Amino acid sequence: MFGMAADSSPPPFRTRVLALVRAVPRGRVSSYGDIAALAGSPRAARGVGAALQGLGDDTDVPWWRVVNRSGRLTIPADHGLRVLQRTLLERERVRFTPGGEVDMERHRWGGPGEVA
DNA sequence: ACGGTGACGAGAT
DNA sequence: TATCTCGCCACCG
Repeated sequence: MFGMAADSSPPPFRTRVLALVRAVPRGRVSSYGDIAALAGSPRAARGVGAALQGLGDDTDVPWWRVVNRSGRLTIPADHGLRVLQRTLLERERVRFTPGGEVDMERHRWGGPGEVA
C-alpha cells in the first residue's frame, strides 16, 4: 500500500490549502487565517492568499469563499476579481452587511471555535 | 538559492 | 472607533 512512501514529506502548504478551500461548502466562507490554521500553519494567513493567487484559471477551487477575518473582500481591484467575488458569493445567498462585508457570524465555516 | 512581495492579522496609536 | 505599523510565512522571479 505504502510501498512508494519512501518520500513521506508533508504535502506542500499550497496543496493543503487548496484541499481545504475545496471543502468550504457553498454558501459558507472561511478566512485566510482559519484556512492557514487548518492547514497547520496558524501564522501563514498571507501564505494562503499567495497560494490562491497562484491558482490561475484552473479553478475547481472556490477561492471566492475565502475572505479576511472581518469578512472583507481584500482582493485588490487590479485583479478585477474583487467584483466577481462579491457576485459569486451573493449568488450563493451569502449575506453582506451594509458596510459591504460578509456576515461572518452567519457564514463562517471551519475555524478553531467552530465545533465544541 | 536568495530576496522582494503581499488576496493577513493582531496590537499599538 | 478608525488607522497605521510590524511581524509572519509561503509564493514567485
